[in-house]
Amino acid sequence: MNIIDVAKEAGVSKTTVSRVLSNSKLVKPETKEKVQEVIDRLGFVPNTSAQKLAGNKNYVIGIINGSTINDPFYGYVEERIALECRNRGYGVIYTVARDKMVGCDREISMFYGKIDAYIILSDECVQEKDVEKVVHMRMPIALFKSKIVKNGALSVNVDNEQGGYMAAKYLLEKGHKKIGYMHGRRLENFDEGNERAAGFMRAMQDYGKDIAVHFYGNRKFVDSYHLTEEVLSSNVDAVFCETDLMAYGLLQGLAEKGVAIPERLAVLGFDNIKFSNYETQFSLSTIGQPLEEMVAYVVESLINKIENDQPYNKLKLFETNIVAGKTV
Amino acid sequence: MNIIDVAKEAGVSKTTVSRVLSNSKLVKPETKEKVQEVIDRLGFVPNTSAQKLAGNKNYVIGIINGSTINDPFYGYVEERIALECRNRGYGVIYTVARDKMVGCDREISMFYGKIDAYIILSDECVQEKDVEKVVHMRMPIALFKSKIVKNGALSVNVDNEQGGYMAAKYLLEKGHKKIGYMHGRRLENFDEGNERAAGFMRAMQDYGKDIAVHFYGNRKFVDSYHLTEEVLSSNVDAVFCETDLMAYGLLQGLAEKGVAIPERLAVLGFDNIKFSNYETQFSLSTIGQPLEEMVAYVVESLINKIENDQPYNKLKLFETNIVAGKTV
DNA sequence: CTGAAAGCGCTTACAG
DNA sequence: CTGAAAGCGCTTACAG
Repeated sequence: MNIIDVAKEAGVSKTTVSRVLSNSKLVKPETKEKVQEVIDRLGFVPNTSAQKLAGNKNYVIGIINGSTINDPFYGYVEERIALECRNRGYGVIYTVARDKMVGCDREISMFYGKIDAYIILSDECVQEKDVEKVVHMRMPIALFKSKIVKNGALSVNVDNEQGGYMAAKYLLEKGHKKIGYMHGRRLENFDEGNERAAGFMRAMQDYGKDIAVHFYGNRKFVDSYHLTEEVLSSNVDAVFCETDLMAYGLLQGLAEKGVAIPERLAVLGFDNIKFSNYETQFSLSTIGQPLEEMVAYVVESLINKIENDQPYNKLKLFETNIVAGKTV
Repeated sequence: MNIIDVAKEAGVSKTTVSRVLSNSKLVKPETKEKVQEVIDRLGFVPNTSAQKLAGNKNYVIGIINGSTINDPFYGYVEERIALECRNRGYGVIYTVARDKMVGCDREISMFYGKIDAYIILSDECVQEKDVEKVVHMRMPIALFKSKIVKNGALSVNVDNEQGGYMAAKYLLEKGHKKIGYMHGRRLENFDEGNERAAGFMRAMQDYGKDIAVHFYGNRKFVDSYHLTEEVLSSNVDAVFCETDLMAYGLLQGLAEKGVAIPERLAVLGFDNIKFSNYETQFSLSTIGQPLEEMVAYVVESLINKIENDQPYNKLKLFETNIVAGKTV
């Protein structure tokens, strides 16, 4: 069934049916009502492919997720994006990048023609050539938390270096002396972590201090959990973890050993995620990112581009903030 | 840029370009090579909307998720669907149902024309009228773990009643005497749980026993966590929880109180999910569902329908199995 | 307010 | 092996 069937049944032209579909005011109320009745009666659903091909907008934004589908951080980001889009009359479709090593070329192609703009989450799956391709296709694209910055694309990120600085400063001002640093990298690289580390070091230097001990996790809950012994025996009085997930792993280990937090050991994270019930259990002190603002900025920029061809920024950095919990 | 630009640049017709795109053998190798070179050089990406409109298949399956995006159970199911689809040359796009109360009408419409088949996960967002609509649109549709069974749709589910029976039998044969039952329903209905309960009761009757105490959680981790005291003071020696998530909440509470498991209290779950690090921490005994098989069945059935118009079943039930962990 | 016509970017019989 | 032509189901200037 197509728009012509509806037109015939309603005794109007397909132009009129199309107008009813798009809620145009160029239709007499009675006509509109009659056509709508036929649409409902026949259960007509317009073909989005045809609409997209004929018109310009589809009111759909496509999200390519580089991390796993169950990542708590990006899961929250996705929810926020969906929310912002809905508020503006846009739908959202997702896909997960299949083979991160080769970028997300396949996913970009799969989406082309189905959506009005791309959002690519994280750095895990996107390569420069992918971004160039989308720009070349003249499609709006936003990179969320990627280190790639390119003409024609909007990159939105948090100032990790500044966040790292903030973390060290906070621990120092709370009077901690022997400060440990838990890195996320080990098996794989972790650029965001490296930036956080750079800021952390800079603050330590500004205060004439040094990192007491370096620990190396792997950005997984269990890996930092298994570092509990190592941390305890090192005798540091505070640990900064490059991600909350690592902080929770460590906290879990410390809790099982009955360690007093933050008296015996303070733990500071980075991300401000909700993770299972952990966030209620521990009330982690952490470096927060204004995710809601960041997401709102991305969605607004893309829609302005889609609807008014208004250019967006090349790079927008957001500042972090201290989330004072009970672990520092 | 479109297929005509490519055709001109390569000095062939657009028919030939189209053939190269679809890897047709009706193209002389040299021609093919020449065209491919132009495609690569110009960075041409075919418009999926136009392809879908002109041809028939898009090699994309759309998934509508009724649960939250971070649900561990459906997250795993989605991953498996993506995997199976890829193995067969299909891509996958997701969307999350926005307003569960009204079904997923909007999401169905958004996907129409973009995909070759629908998969709807869980019962939370789908209503009979939604399924009827898709059937009426003559699109293949599979319902994964929904109670809805309708002509034209494939429903794949696990035999919850039989699983409940299996659960009770297992606890009884392990010698437990005072058996508690933790229901998932409280604030909202939970059909799957009710089926599990029916099977559980049937087994108890067959063995001439009765449920000692009923507990009422709410299918959330924290809710069963808060029931810990109540369970302990009731003096049951085993508890069956309608979902693993509830079982983990209870286990977390029991662990914090240092309760010996399964000696003092046995805990049996249902679902066999991976949940954060809990599954490594506790090694839960549970009733498993053959998810991999179920997913493979769904994907295969849909693709057979898409490609060969081969009809699929109306309902396919899978049997559960005991996953012997260390908590019973 | 309404409709005939052109066009969006492809694919696929059909003819060669 | 190659291409001209029709058609997929819509939308939107244009003319009335």
